[in-house]
Amino acid sequence: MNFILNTRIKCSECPIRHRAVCSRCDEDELAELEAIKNYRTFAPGDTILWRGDELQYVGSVVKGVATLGKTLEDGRTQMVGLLLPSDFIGRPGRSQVDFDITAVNEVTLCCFDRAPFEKMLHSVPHLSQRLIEIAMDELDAAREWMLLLGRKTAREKMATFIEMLASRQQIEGLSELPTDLALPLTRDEIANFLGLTLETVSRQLSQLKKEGVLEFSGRRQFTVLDYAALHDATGDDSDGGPII
Amino acid sequence: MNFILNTRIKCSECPIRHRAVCSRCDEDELAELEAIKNYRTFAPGDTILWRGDELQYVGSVVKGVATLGKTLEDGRTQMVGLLLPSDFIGRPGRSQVDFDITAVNEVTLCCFDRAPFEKMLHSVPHLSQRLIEIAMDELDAAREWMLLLGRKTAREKMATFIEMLASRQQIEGLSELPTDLALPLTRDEIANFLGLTLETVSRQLSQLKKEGVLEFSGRRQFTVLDYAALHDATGDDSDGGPII
DNA sequence: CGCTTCCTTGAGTAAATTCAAGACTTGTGG
DNA sequence: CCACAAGTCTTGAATTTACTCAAGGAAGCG
Repeated sequence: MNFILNTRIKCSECPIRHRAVCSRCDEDELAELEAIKNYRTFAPGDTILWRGDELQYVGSVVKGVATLGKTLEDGRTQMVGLLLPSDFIGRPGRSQVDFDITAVNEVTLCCFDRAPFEKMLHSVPHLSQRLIEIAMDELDAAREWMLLLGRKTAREKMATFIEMLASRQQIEGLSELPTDLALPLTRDEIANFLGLTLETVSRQLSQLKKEGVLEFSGRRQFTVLDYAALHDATGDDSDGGPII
Repeated sequence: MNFILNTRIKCSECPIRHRAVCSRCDEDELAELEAIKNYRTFAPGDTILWRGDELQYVGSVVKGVATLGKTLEDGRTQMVGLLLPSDFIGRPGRSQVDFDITAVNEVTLCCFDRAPFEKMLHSVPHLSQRLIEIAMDELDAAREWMLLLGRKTAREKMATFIEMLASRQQIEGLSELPTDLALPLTRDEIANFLGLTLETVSRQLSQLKKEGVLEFSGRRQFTVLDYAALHDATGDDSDGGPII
């Protein structure tokens, strides 16, 4: 169940102001966007969009985590994207999406009606330039993920995932990686992300714990004791940048 | 060894005129592009760009096939993209690529110097609009490929690959799928594409041959005898669209 | 407290990989 | 024209990895 909120955060005070599709827009352009925007919220587990649904709006994740998932005929599923705050939903020039979008947490979207947004995309270069960047970033992330899915072992997949989590939860502008981390997903969802089964994910986490690389303070809360060992386990080059 | 050609096909007579990044441009805009373009050719096996290379130009594939490849520390590789005529190389706003680009065939590129192209991207909406579409199409293809790499069996991967080949070699505008097909890649390259080993690729092809789904007239030339059986082997929905 | 959901661990199995040997193709030089 | 070499491909046997099936434990919530 989702509903449209009446509260309208002013764009200038929006938490994703500097990273979302609108980040390059000036005052006038923001005002124009403000006129066509709506907030929508979704409860944990809700499907935000089903594959093939008519796309009424496009928008940005303001709060929460959502996943993009694909399904085979017999029910096997693969997560093909993770949407975090400032990530963009929707595809100008196409009215459907080819995957299911599901809320993991409580998710808040900042939505723009599709037709007026596409019109603005044609007239406002600041918008289209930023959208190109966003799409290219996602493409880089998807390709990095293809390497993981196609060639990495279960251990390497798990280590890469944790390293990615760490760099995502890193405080903006800080060079230090965080030591205390939260797993935003269940074992089953992680498995879905990594192209593994939940049992394999559990075994790999236990192994990293046994080796003293990680320490768990709860099932979804842990500490990275040895970042060097973690990186060694990823299979990436020593200079390899963070993923997604 | 690559070299710059002096021959300049006029944009209006270019074979990829209607699909490349310039496809929306009008006469004036084409003239502007024409002024900053160059053709480059590469021999089979040549590396067009190494990971981390400074990107002097962006451009489109005019002729031939190239691959995007990523490598792990110990040498395992995964192909993360296939570039066919009209596909775009390069990333506005970034001066490096994060993968190796290799020519499979003899490849001809239509290259634009990076700085003036990026300037045009800001001033010519027809260019940025088309680039958004291209990036989004590639993103869809990458996500379809993630499903394949993460969840499909060797047999399903092989069948999906052949089905993709067929739809790619389909004559424009014709509804019939071609029966005679050419494999543009070696077994090793296919394995690299599908996240398998070359032996597994060979075994799967032999199996499909034994079942009467395919018939080989040479090692790289074959006929699809049974498209329905081929599709059943892909694991996709019956209505599932073609990939890439 | 009892239910459900999530997670862990073990044992057996299946799939694809690795290792190995040999066959077919293609091109080159004698 | 044939011999040979290099590259490519096929097939078999043994091995490894992750999966499936199964049972039980821990955490969260009414």
